[in-house]
Amino acid sequence: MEIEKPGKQHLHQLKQLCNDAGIKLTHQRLEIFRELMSVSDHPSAELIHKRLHKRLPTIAIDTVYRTLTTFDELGLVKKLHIMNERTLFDTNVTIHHHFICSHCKKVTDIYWSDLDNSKLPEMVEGMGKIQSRHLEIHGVCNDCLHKSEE
Amino acid sequence: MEIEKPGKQHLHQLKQLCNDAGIKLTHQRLEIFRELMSVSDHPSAELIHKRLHKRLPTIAIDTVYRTLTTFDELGLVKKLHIMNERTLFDTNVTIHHHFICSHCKKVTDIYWSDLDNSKLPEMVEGMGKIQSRHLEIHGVCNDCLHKSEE
DNA sequence: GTTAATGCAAACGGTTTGCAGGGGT
DNA sequence: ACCCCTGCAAACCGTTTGCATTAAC
Repeated sequence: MEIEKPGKQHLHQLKQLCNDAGIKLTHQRLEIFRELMSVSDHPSAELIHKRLHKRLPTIAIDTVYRTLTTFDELGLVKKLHIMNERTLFDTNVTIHHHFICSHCKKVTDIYWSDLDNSKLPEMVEGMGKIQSRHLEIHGVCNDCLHKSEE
Repeated sequence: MEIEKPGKQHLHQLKQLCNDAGIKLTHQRLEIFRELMSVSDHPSAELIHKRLHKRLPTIAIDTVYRTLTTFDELGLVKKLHIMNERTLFDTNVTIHHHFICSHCKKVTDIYWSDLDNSKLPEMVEGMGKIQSRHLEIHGVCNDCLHKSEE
């Protein structure tokens, strides 16, 4: 079953966003945006760079980092800092959680509105002003389970 | 209200643990263990090193890293990889979650057994073999809220 | 005495930064 | 034409590793 990914942005929206934010719509930003919107996983900056390099042989890794940080600030992507791994970028900016395979490190989106809406324990409510909650489920994904059976 | 930290280990238990694991009980390991057990927060390797340096001026940062990794493998501490921050070590190895202040980065333990025991959505159960779940609550802690009021 | 652990220094990998030159507005 | 953005290179920072020395068993 394919999960419909909410919040997909389209190319013409980028121009609007850049205009509103007062930043330039450069060739690189456009291509990084296109690349982001075409992937369904949680790519690293390095992976984005590697893929783009085929089309844009001169693009530099630091431009990718800078652009992804810009996009993060614009709310186009969300930086993910999972476990010991490198920073990943999530193009899904709606509320959701993550299943992380401890074997192949694949990250899968999880929707659990009951958790999002459930009342936090008193103790937590009293700790301060809550902004967000994020659940990480760790386990071994089906792919890896089947591979280890072979 | 002070939360009683479960799983506090005592010095004589370390000797036992090292024996069982077949590793040597060195001066450095003992001191790092003592330091860990004396703190109530989530220290980084660098902080542990800085504090120990007063007592043991020759201790090296890489020894601290190596020892903490060893302790992690022994189950004495748990490595925490939160947000963009450096690796932290949690001396509380019982099931719990974390509140992270987005301002001062302080990490506070949370107990929420309802979450630990609640049934995961079907979708998640079908993703693979679940090993653990960890909730991060992000927000601004009371200390920082009060400071910003001043 | 044997072996593993330490300290030192250098490498590592992902990410960030200073700068001069190039491209978007 | 102006200034932002890019590419290049080098710095950065937390962490890891190779190696000779030291200390636990």
